[in-house]
Amino acid sequence: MNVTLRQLRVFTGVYRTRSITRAARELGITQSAASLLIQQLEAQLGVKLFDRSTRSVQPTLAAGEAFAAAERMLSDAQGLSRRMRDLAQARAGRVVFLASAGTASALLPMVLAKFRASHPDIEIDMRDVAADDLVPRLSTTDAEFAIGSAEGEFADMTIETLTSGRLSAIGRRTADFAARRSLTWDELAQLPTIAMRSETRIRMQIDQALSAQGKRLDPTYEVTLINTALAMTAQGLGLAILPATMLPADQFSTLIARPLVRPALTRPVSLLQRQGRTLSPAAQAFVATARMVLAGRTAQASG
Amino acid sequence: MNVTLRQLRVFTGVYRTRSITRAARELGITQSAASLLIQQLEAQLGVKLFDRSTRSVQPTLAAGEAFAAAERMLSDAQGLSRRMRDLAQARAGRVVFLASAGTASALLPMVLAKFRASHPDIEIDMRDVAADDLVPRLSTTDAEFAIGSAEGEFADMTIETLTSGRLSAIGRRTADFAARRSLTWDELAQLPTIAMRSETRIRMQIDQALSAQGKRLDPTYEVTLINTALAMTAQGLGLAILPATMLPADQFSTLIARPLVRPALTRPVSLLQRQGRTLSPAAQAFVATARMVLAGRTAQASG
DNA sequence: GACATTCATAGCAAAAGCTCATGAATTGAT
DNA sequence: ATCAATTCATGAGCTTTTGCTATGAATGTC
Repeated sequence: MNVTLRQLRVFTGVYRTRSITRAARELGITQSAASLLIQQLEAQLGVKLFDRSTRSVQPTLAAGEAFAAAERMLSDAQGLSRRMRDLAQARAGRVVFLASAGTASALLPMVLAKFRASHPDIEIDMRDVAADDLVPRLSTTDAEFAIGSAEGEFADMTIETLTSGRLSAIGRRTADFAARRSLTWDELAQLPTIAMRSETRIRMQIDQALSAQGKRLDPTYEVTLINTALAMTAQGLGLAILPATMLPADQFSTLIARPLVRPALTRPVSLLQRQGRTLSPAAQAFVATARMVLAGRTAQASG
Repeated sequence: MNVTLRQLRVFTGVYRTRSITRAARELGITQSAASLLIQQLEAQLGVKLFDRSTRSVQPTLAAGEAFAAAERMLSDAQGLSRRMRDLAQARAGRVVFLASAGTASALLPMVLAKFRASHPDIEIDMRDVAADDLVPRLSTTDAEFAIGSAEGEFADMTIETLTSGRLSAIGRRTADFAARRSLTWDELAQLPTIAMRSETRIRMQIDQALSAQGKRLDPTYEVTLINTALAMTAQGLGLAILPATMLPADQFSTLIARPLVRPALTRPVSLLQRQGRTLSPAAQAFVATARMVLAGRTAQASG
């Protein structure tokens, strides 16, 4: 057999109180059990730890040394328990995840804000990544999950759609524009438009879908960052061609989105997880927040 | 129940090997036992530690954190065991003891030398103390035992005589002196003598014994340190009046001791221990060495 | 000298731990 | 595609450990 923490607990108790009886009481066991545990410990260490008579319990020199080590181990044990409990309750920890660039800039800030409010001590490591890299990176890095637009099936991956936004024209709330329920892609040809560069995923999806119908988007401006497009739109330079989800209502209160139809295109925002891997409690909490916030957002956008 | 080292041992094994089966083999238990222990640990910490399928055992993030703590505790446990074993075998440790000034300077150096040869890693803390302080200091300080001349009975003290020396005249090995078997105290009156100061214990014993017989020692020189007396004797300044045991043969090869008689006085060198207190293994080893060396010395002095 | 306190030990009951046997899932080979 | 092999989980049964109660021995107190 080997030394046990139980023995050490009794040992430190006896060392401190100089009494087996008192230590036993502290630990909620009987004196005889404590006595036995001390004897076991002595036997296992091969050292006399206490000079005991019926009247006194004097620690030996060896006990003094052992005490320090024992205390350390016990406090480590307690620290471990506490730390794990904190992790379990998502009161501590770290969430490492991937986000596609668009999601990271437009959608996740509000999730982050909400999450930080409810879980102030959790460290967040959001890594923004090109949409194409989402899946490969998730398999190889230590990120626990990924949020972004990924479609299709992937081996060893779970995909769950958190929200999806219809491809929309985003413009200033003018009487004209606000009156529209939707716009067709064809109508856009007449108007100044701001779209994402053709290297971006959003744009590729648009171009593919349109060309399948023999159509083509000919934007007035092409930009890389979603925020740039929105800022330009707010300045009245044109309509931004983006999923409705990408419009942060709180940041651009003057802008509204109107779905584009013929064809109607939707762009999902998905949660990717590695199959068979449990998320850390902190990550679970974060994902829950994301689901909540984004679900709310879908309702908003559609209403 | 609480976390046990047993669980942690299995845990670290599984963490390292990424396999319950392999870890179980390493620890010499069955796979099912290991599986159970991991489940227990998870339950107690409230955290999932491994994502297990029949094919793989992947540590979670929490496991990574727990691993560090677990390893530390286990290595502490091992360190504790090893350290205690070393202490038990007197391969490590520290001996704290008291020695009366005379013993410390004349008798113990050779004990120390011998002990150091056989137990090189044991630290020695010898505290020299006035003979009167021997007993009071032993009760109050952390010294484990004391060596010196103490006579009588003391509460809670064990006294064991290690050796005893007859009060002798110590002088240079001249033909005259060497021829003598002994000297009487009366004869000393005619000769130049070097004695300890009257505050010292040795001197007090002498004065007391002689005055009981209506005699009196009238030394030519009085000194405080035994070594001084011997050095003076070696210079031919007179005969040193000391217990024969106080003559270190190796240091003063020119000197010899001849017992004083009428009355013949002996001065014990004793080992004092606190009753009911176990000596540390290191101290036991030291005491054993002292017994051996000093017993040998008695034989030498008497032969 | 009676009393109270404290540690040790023995007997017994309860709990925990381990092994064996078996089942389910998954991988790799034929 | 089926079969064999590997791996983890689970349940039954046995062994060991643990803890409690009761009692004894020693020691200090009034």
